[in-house]
Amino acid sequence: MQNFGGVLRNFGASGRPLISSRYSLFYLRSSPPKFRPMSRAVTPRSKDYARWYTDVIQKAELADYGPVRGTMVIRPYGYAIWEAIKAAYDQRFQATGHVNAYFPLLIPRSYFSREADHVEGFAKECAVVTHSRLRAAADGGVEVDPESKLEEDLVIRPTSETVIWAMYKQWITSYRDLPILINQWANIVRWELRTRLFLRTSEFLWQEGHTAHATAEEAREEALRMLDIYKEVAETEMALPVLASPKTEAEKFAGAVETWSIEAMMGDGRALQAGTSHFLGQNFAKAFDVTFRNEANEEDYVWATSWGVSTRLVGAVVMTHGDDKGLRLPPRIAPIQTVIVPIYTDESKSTVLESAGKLSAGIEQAGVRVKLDDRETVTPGFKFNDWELKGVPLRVEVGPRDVAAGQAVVVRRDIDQKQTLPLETLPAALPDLLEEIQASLYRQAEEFREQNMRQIEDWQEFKDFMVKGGFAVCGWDGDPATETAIKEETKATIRGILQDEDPGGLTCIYSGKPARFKVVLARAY
RNA sequence: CGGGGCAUGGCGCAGUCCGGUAGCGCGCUUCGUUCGGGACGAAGAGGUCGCGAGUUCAAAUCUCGCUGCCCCGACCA
Repeated sequence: MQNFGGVLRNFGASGRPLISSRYSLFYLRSSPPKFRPMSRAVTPRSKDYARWYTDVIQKAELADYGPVRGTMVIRPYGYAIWEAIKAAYDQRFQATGHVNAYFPLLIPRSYFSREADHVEGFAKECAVVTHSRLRAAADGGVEVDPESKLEEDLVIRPTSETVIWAMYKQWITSYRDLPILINQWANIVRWELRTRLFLRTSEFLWQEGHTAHATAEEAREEALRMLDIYKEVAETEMALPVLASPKTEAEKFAGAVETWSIEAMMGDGRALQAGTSHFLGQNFAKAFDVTFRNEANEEDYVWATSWGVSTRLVGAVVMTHGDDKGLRLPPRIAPIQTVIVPIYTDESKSTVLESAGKLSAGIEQAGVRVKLDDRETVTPGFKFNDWELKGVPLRVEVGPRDVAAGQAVVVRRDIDQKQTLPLETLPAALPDLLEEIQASLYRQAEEFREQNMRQIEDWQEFKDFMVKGGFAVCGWDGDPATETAIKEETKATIRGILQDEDPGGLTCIYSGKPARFKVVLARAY
C-alpha cells in the first residue's frame, strides 16, 4: 500500500478525550414542542434542512445576502468566527515556516492562456474587467464610458496561481532561493449561479498557500504536511471529524499531479470538502517556465504545491453542530464563550447587576471570552433563546435568589444541562467546562458520522443509502467510466480513496469486477 | 434554454376571481407596568400595491407589454 505520509494514520481515530457516550444520544433529539412565534424560530432541521441552514445563518446574524446575486455580507458575528478559524490556521502556517504575502486581485487575461489545464476549471466562471471609467448617463445614473476600454481585459482572480507563478519566475534562479513558502489570505471571485451562504458564493474569503521546492519529495511532503494541519485544526479547533484522503483523477484539481482533501459529514449525511492540498509536480513551473540551478549545477523545473481552506468552513461548523435551536459553536472558535444573563426586579436590579459585573470580571480574568448581556429592552427569556440561537457554549444566569445564595446557574449549550455553582469558584471552573464542551461536540459529530458511514457491497442497497444520505465505503474498479456512471445514477461522487491497492476480496460496487480501490462515496455539497 | 410560480410598509402575508381609493402578524417609536424560557397594555409612525401603456366615472384588482426573483428540468462542474 502506498504511503500517504501519515494521512491515513489518523483515519477514524480521533485522539480526543472521551466523554460519556450518553451525551451522543442527544445529538439527533428534536426540540420540545413548545410554542414559538414563527417569525423568530428556525425551521426544524427535519422539516427542511436547506431552509434550516439559511434560517440559522440569517437569524444568528452570521451573514446576509448581498445586493449582487450570489454575494454575501459576512456580519460581525460570522466574521468573528472566521477570524478565529483564520487565527488557528495562520498560527500553524507560521509555525511551519510559512510567511504571508499579498498578490493583486486583477490578473491580465493573457496569463490565463499559459496553462490551459487549470484554467479549464475556472474559465466559465470568471468575472472580467473591461473598462476603467464611468460617466454620467441621461437617466441621472452612470454608465460605462466606452472610451475607457482597457487595452487588455483584466480577470478578477478565481485563484492566484497565475500571478504568483509569474512572480516566482522572477524570484527563483537557484536552489538557494528555495523553498518559497508563501501563503495569502484573500478574496476570490467565481461566478456561481447556484449559491448558498458560506458554502458556495460568487465571492468568498480564503487562504491559498503556494510553495516552490527544489525536489519532488520535498514538495509532496509539504502538501501532506498542510493536509495534516487542515485535519488537525478542523478536529481540535472546530470539532469537525474529517477524512483526509487522496482524490481520484476526476475529482482532483485540474493542474495537480495529486490532490488530497479533508471531507466532513454534514447533519444531513452529505459530504463537504472542507479543504484541499495539491502536489502540483512541475506543471506550473513548466507552464510559467520557472527553472532553477540545482546543487549539481543542472537546470530543472521547480516543484510546487498549493493548498486552501475558505469561509466554507463556517458553513461546515453550522451544518455539523447546529440543532433546532440554532448554532452550537465549539468553544475554541466561539467569539463569545460565556454569556451572563442577569435576572432582576426593580428592587434587586442594582445588587444583581453588581454581582453579575463582578462575575464577568472574574470570568474574563480566568481567560474566558465573556459577555454580560445587560440589555434592558428584552426579557431574560428572550436572551436565553437569542444566545442559544447564536450558539454560545455556556450561559450563566444570575438572579436575586442566586445572589442571595452566593451562587449562579451555569447552562451548557451542547447538552442543555444546568448546574449551580458558587460565585467564588465559578470563574475557575469554566475553562475546563469549555474544554469538555469542545470534546463533547466532537464526540457527537463523530458518533453521527459513525452511524451514517458503513461498508456497502450491494448496488441496490447503495442506491437506497445515497437517497437517505451518508458515507458509503465501497470497492471501485478504478475505471473513470464507472465513477461517472455512479454519479449519473446516484449523484454520489468518490470523496476519497481509502486504500489504493487491491483491497482483498472487495468487488466494485457498480461493475462487480474485482476492486482496485477502497473508496468513500457520498453526495456532496 | 424549456415548464411553472411570485412581485402589496423593514420581514412574512391577505386582499385580485366578482374594480369603489389598502389590511393583518412580526418588527419599529413613545409611555407605563414587567423581567427565573421568546412579556403585557395604551398610543403612534410607516406603503406612488415591481415598471410602462390601455379600458373605465373609478384599477392592487381587468387587458397588453416589460423587468426582476423563486422552484423544477436541461446544461455545466
